[in-house]
Amino acid sequence: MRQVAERAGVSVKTVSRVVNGEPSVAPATLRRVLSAAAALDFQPDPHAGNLRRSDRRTRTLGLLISSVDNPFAGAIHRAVEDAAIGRGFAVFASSLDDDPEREEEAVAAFTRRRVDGLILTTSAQEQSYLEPEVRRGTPVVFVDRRPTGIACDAVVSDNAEGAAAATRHLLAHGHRRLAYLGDRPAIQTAGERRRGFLEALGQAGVPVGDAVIVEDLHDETVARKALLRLLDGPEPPTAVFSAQNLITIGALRALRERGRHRDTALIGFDDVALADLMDPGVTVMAQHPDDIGRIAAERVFARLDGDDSPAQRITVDTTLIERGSGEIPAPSNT
Amino acid sequence: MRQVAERAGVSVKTVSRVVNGEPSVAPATLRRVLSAAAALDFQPDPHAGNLRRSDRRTRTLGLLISSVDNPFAGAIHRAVEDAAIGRGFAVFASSLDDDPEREEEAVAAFTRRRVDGLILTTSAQEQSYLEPEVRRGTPVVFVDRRPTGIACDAVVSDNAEGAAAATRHLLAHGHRRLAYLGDRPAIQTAGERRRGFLEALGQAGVPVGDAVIVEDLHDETVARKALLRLLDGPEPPTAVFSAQNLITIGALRALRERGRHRDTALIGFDDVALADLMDPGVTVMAQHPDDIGRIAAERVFARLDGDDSPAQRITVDTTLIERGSGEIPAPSNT
DNA sequence: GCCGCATTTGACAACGATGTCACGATTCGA
DNA sequence: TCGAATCGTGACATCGTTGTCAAATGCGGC
Repeated sequence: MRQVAERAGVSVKTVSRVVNGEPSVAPATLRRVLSAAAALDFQPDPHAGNLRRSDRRTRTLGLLISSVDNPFAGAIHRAVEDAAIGRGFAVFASSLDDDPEREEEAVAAFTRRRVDGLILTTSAQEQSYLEPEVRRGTPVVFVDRRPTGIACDAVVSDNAEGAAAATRHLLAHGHRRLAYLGDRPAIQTAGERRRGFLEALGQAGVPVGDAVIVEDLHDETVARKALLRLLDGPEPPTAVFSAQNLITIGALRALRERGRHRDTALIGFDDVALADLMDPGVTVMAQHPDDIGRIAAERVFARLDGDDSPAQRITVDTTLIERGSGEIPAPSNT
Repeated sequence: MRQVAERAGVSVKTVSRVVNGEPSVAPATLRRVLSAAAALDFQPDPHAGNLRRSDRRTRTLGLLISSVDNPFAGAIHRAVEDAAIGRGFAVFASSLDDDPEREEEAVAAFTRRRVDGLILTTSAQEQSYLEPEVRRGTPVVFVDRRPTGIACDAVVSDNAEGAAAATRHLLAHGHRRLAYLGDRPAIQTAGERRRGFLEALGQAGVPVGDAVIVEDLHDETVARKALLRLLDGPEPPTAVFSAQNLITIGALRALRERGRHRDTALIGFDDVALADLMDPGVTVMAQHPDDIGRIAAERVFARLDGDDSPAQRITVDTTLIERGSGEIPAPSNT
């Protein structure tokens, strides 16, 4: 900046004025400064500016998700990015792999860089470690999972109701021997989905004993094996509710291996790529990660704009997408 | 920092020493400073430090890809992130949607933020706009597409050879009436894949006239319609080479709609999610985005560590994954 | 011709940190 | 016992920018 000032024969302050588009600069000076800046391809350092400036904003958001290499998280990321760009914000993303330790590290890495806001899918049991940062005034918005031990905005799917609706759908097609394949129950969303499943059974008057509940399935392989075991058992389920993405894929593999994919109903929670090209198409209870991301970004910006209302919890509905596998009727000979 | 210094009864410089782990600090002082820092939950501002520090590094990388919501780009992103974390770097990501204007804006947004390195999938015709940044010493590494008009490292798939190998695979299964479904030929990778396709035909002595080439297919719907037209035509192809992800999906849809998915061979360039669960499984020439991302990150860090050898072009091989659709033989009655 | 006012400009301190250097207090060897 | 080397510490300038305030300039009105 000093070089620009010298080249244009003005003071650094005047250059600063030009760069920031302040009004009281004579047209002739303006031109001189601009051409000098162009000649040196000068780019102002926003960090140095922020140091002195009053608002002290970095125009940067931190996004913490399961993994950037994951369709659900990717959709959230994209929605956040779209909202951020319009405001001149850049987005830092970090993958957590559902590892609470990694979560704290990643948050620290971002707060050190002075992000203006944080959007995160937490996997920690509780998030009081964020307390200092929140007190400092950084807006924090949780996506997909609600916070514990700290009052922050959260944008989540309606997991319980979505799971219940999926279950009712299976019941409506005559199924009684349902299998629920779920993730680790400690994961908040997993717990809620199981609750929805059980509530739907209860409301329909189906004894819980008729259903099989298998949990702790955190990847595709484990899910596949679990369902294979059920299919090979004495009373295989006539319908399967897979409560998560990877579990759905594992279930698909298992059904196919046993050639049961045309007579066993399946509904997955969360949409799966190319589900419509399978045979039969895979019925899912789809979430709306793009809406979740968009709304989360809106909350962050609202907070940055001074909204200091109490922490909100925003629920995004899920949508049943019928593609065939969920509409397979129960065998009539039961 | 001044507050910490006062609380501990030392000078700011001593606090700085503690924070940076410099050796010459008395244990007693160290403790006092640490406890004062903890009490105020002090976090040093890295930007202020960089202002004064000699190396002037922000420990930040900029990644510019087609979209964060895209499996190929997501895998690259993840690989870059994994490499970055180990070095204490954070990653800014930005989606370009193959829009050259957006590309320049996004690059500017990152260079203003003083990223230490850039990794990008360019969609501009040429990248001389990066010249000033490169001169400033920022390492730039291209992924997936080679640069034009500027000398920078590039990590790309072997598009021509991959396409040729895929084509040879189809020819080896007896096909002669091949269809090539490609993206806009202006896109570098698309051009190379077409070249590979044609070369393979030539080497096999198959007259080019036997093949149908349809291009400008930049999304799923257009690709689907294009293939439907071919299938409904007088001499439908017996094998299809779809030169890109979305085109493969469009092709799958078209084949399925006409019930030709069991007798028309298909090989896609670039892997597709759940391709193995289709019926038949989708044979693809898979790229290795994780390798591409990892190598690109390694190049950036090597440059940052002082490697000033000439710009390299690194080619990552593609891998044929046979899943069924590519092994469908040509009808024998031909 | 003088005064007041608006316009344009620059000097200076400050933001939060670190590099340099110098100072006083120890420790050590001769 | 003394000088030299070592250790721990702080004063100060500095990084690149902006906020504050005052100075210089030009203009119109009396």
